[in-house]
Amino acid sequence: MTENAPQQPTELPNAWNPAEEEAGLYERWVSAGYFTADAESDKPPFTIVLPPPNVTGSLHMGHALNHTLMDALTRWRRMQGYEVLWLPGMDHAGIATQNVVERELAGEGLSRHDLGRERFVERVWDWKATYGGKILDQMRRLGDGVDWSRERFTMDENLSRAVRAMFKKLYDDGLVYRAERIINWCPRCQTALSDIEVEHSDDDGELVSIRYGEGDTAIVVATTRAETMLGDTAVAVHPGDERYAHLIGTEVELPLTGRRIPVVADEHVDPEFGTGAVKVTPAHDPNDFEIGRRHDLPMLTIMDERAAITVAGPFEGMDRFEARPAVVAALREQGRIVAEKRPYVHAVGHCSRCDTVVEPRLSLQWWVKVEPLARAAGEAVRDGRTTVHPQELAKRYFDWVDNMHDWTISRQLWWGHRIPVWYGPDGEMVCVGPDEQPPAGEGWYQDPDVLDTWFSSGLWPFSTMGWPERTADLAKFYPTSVLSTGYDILFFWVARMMMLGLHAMDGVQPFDHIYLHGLIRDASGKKMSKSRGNVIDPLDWMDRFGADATRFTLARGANPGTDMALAEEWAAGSRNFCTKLWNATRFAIGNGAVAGRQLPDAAELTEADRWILGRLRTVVSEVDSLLAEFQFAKATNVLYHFTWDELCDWYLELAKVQLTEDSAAAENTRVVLGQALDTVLRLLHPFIPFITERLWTTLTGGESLVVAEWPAGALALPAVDEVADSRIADVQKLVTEIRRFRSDQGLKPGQRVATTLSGEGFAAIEGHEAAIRALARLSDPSAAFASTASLDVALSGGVATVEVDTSGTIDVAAERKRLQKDLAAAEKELKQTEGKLGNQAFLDKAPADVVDKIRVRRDTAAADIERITGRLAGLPS
RNA sequence: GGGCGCAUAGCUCAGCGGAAGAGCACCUGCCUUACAAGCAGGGGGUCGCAGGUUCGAACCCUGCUGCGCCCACCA
Repeated sequence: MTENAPQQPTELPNAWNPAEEEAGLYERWVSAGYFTADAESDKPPFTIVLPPPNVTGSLHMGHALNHTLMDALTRWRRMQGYEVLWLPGMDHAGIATQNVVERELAGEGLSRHDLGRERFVERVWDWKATYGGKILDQMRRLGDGVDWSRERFTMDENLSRAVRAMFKKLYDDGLVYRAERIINWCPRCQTALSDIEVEHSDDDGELVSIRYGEGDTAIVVATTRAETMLGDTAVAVHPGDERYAHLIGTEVELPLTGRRIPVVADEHVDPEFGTGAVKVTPAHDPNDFEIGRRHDLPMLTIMDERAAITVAGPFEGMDRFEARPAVVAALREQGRIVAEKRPYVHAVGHCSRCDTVVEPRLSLQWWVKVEPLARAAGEAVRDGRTTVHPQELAKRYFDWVDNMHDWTISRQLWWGHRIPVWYGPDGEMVCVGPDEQPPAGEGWYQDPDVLDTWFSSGLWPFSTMGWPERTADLAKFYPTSVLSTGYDILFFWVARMMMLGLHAMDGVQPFDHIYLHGLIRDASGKKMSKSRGNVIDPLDWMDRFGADATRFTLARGANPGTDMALAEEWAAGSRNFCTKLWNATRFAIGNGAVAGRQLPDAAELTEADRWILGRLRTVVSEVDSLLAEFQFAKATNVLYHFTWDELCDWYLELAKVQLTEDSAAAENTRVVLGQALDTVLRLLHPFIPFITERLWTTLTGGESLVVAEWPAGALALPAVDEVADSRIADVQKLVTEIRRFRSDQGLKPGQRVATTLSGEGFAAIEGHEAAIRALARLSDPSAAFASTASLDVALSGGVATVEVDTSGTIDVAAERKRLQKDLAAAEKELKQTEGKLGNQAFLDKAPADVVDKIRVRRDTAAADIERITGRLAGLPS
């Protein structure tokens, strides 16, 4: 070896150690202020508000995924020259947090009522100070480039002001109102729930048929909730149902109660279902409530807030599920059960927080009148002010906003934003804005309820920027650029932000793009859950594989709107990729690669140089357009394969040869190598920020990749050189074919084999002979070959012929097998292509370029057959 | 009860009108002077089933089957 031989790397440790380096790198970024946005900047803004995790939450894979994607977007845009604001914060998570603290209290034998409202709320704040926000520290480990100087909490004073201002605005606009209606009530949480906080599941129930009345006027109804009959105030039948026509307007006796209730006619009743007669419990069933309203029926509440029976008598105080069989038994005793109970599967609502069966309950609550808000929210997407990615999910969004019912926003909780309405002694009602004094004096009191958590998080894109004040942040950073979140909270949160944002901000949409990612599943596609025991903890992955590998794995799986299966092997693969990048850079630095140097003129570069630089240029534009479409999986896939398959497997190997050539060529190679790695590190930085930062600062001596320019602007890459591309493709094909031949022949990879190269195809790439010989491990022929095996490879310039001195070691059987396989493939190809070309209809209708391609394929196949046949005939028997 | 989506290599998924792809797993040979967390080579798929449109279908249409998801105030 000469003095020009590649040298050992010196400047980087042998291996990347994430555990040792990540935290330090992150703190350096933060203290340098790279993530702090400047509202006075002249740069175009790029804004993302972080979906605020619950204060009770800790980082799970879903967060890790979403954070990785947002971090990639913000880092990419920052490098492109945008003024980036990524605003972090947390949600106070009303019911969830209150439940956690109540559970803690229960451990001390206390309930929130023992403490009283004020002390309980203090206790929640204490809890937050001690345990809350664990997730924020975990975000640092992931590398989230958020602006910590703008961290927010939905219960902050400023955000609370925004909540009061929004409520007041809606109140004044007639879009919030107070009304007594049937709501979903959770008897365990003891609060009202909105429709989306209720999850329906098919539960087993029993349908019993009960006879009301006697003799001629008897009428049979069926129910799965027998206990509610205590609150019946009518029986309804269809107006056209002849079976019951004579009963309409009469009264029947309601068993067990001594009450008589009317039979009413209502269109709602389906005469085909059951007996065609329905018991009507207006205070405990939404349908019945409507019937009750239409017929002016009394609304009889028979359960308290814990769902215990309040009707005086034998059932009083019983829980609804105790009362159910008790009522049936009592009815049976009276001979009222006409058909035995039978199993019946029906949809039952459950509290999404605690899974308790929801009890429909007549109750006085605050509501948002959603129709005008939802219409605006639909409009903004329909007219393209906001676009949804992937587009298919926009349909779901429309289904929702077009059919939304009014939104119950009051919650009978203590932890949250209290409704800013005061009631006076004479029934007055005053909504108090953030800058107004509540009415004082005897008999005035504030509404005890708090607002649904999603009300305050619905203001997140602008409340965090200082609304209702007209702040510099709002002016600069609103509307936000992208909202990234899982499709599962499209309705909970996204639709609400759209409605409230458009209303508060005079029709300006809260975000330009909504990106919806899929849910994380385990390796076999099952939902991760604690009970299944298949949960993967992102912190565990970060400990074992590093934050970069964890992020890269998530990004590689992120196809828009599609769920992602995760397994440990994927993370290991990403870790391996990081190692590959590390070693490649170490090699380059060790061999004197220099970054940032002016590239020599294209004419002075080798074809390999021009090829890799051209490829780099293509990769930059591919990554740019894929990221613009939120195609994270495809963007990372492009980078993965480019880095590994092209840069490392081919260019680095070709560069090794160039580095041993004369000093001018070697020097050029160092520049190109430096340029290539510099570029690829920049491209990878949004996804794997830590390792790229470490490598890039060492390679280039630059300050930080976080604030480095994106390659498209920073680095001059020459135009794609098609001749160089085609020649390098030939080199690759020839080398691969020779390797295949060697492998078939059982030649050891390290064993140099004397070989001559010739032929028209080879002549066109003769300049690459040294590289071909190095990569295929060939040596020059020293003397006449004792025996030879030959190989023909079809290249763009014709056939290249390889004569290998096998010194008698050629394995004739293996060679015959290989040739026969090739022959079969060529014959199949010939048959296929000739079939097509013999088809007149095809020739008439197919585009010319397609036909030409097939002609070439046919000719190549024919030539191959001839050549291979000759080789086979020439083999010793 | 409505609506949507998916069925492609052993697994997880790309491809969505003109020669079946990737990662992991598997087989063979290698510690070849960046990397064994690696290198080189290889096997493996009538693209769920049945029809249709087309010169040509994994890709478009229809039906079927099997999964999954969302929405839902029929007792």
